[in-house]
Amino acid sequence: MSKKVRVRFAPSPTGGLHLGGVRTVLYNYLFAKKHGGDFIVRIEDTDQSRYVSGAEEYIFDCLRWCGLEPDESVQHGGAFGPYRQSERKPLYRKYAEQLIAAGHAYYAFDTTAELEEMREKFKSTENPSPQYDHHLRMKMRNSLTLSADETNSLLASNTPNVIRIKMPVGKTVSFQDMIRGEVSFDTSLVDDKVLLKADGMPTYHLAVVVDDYLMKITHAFRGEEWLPSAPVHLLLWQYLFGWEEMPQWAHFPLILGPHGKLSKRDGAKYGFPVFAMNWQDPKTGETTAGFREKGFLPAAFINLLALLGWNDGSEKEIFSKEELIASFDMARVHSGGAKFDYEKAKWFNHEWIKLTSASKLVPLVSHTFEMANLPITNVVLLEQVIAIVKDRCTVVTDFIEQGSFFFNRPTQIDTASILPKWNTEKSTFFDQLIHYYQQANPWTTGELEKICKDLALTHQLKTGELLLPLRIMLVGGKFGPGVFDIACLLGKEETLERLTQAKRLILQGA
RNA sequence: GGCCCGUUCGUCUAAGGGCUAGGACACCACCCUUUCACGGUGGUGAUACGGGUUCGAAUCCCGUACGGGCUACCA
Repeated sequence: MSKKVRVRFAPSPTGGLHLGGVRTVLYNYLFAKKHGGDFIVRIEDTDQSRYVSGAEEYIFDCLRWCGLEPDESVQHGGAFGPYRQSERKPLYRKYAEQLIAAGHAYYAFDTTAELEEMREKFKSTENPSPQYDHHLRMKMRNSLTLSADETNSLLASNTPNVIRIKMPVGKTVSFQDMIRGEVSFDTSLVDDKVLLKADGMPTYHLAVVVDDYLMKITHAFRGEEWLPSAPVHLLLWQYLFGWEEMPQWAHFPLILGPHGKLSKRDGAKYGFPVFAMNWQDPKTGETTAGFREKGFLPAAFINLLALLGWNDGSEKEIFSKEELIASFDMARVHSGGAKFDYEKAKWFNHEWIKLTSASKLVPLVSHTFEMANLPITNVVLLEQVIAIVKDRCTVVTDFIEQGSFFFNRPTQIDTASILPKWNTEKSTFFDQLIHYYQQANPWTTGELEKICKDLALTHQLKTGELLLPLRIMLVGGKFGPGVFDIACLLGKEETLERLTQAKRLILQGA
């Protein structure tokens, strides 16, 4: 029996959670649930200079909205805590020192200024960004170039220092990526990454390996941007815990914007959301739009993300979360980056709105109306309205344009579209229509249609020419579902009231 | 610059040696509907290029080009 599957999503709480992040969560979640495993969220907050208040809370709110609840996390508890790296700080040093003892790492005392100086000094056209690597480490101030006494006295006097990994020269490290197959690197070309910072906090490189080990992570999934630092992690695993303990890796393709890696900048520029939910930067006060507020359904959001880089091999595109869990397969995740297409994203949402029953949509739509300062008291009517307009709503906010006239009389009547073809015949027709509608019984779509069409016949008028004015009188403009459906839902009193008022308005204009 | 990853319609993708290169979004046309949608039918549109391997290549190999990522005491 193999080990229980344990995967983790490890965000740093520095701002909004974007598409790529959510998709990483999703693939982790799907993989875990598919294999009966656990999904862990670990907060990687080792860089206190980038701390953003509220970001951590926000991330969990996003996951909750998406329906991707962790099994273990800061908020959910678990046996492998703490789940915030800043709270695990005392854990890391011993591993770094263990590496030094084994000759795989060393102390470095170079100041920021000295590092900058080095980069300036060795910068050239052929090498625009010099690395702290085996070529240069012997020219720097570290425990490799200093005598043991010098090193010890520097340490004893609390001279600021970091611990760097000593990358071996001329070795090839490789691993099997679940998506890409074998990937290999020449260790000579990788720099001596900092493992433990001067403030005693680990960098990502050390922390990810130590915590994945301590938290018994079996599969480590992350974005492709991490691939270049994989050799560091591989070596760390080998030195600290052994290859056998190492999780299986998969690096997801990037989600691209029109130019490169999708950024919130792209969203602002091209008018589509990039974050899961609205995010307001506490420092600048700037708000970045989220899918939730744009009117996306969580089910649609997850669905469209899942299909951005994965498919089940069939032509099926609409998947519920349960279906995704059942059919997800890491090996079928694409290796190439995917450009985000907002039009297709909207299509997914439209499909999900059509698929979701009116009753299930009531709370969401009701809340949307509330947000727009159009509170709804008649939920029975709301459900009926949703039922007849949802096919023409792409995002939830569309319900406002498509449905608000049921609850509030239109303030504007597009008489301009009626007047050019208005005449006395039509005028008397509508007078009589109002009269017959007064006596209509039952007040049903079918009955209303029959009355109208019969009357048109006796007046020798074409129904087509009457339906548009009728619609405009009821809704204010040229939109909405079937006119008789509208009249039916509006009810007799309201319908007659609108007709009478609109009629008066038309006569004034005529 | 170096390293790594990638490359099928505009976009997301299917086809893991045999083909009329399939589907979806978007777009266009028609039908339905005498609002707009929904729905239906059809259409435009792709294997980056050059070499191999093979009876046969989108599929395997090499090179080139292009795209992307990384190159911090950030993740």
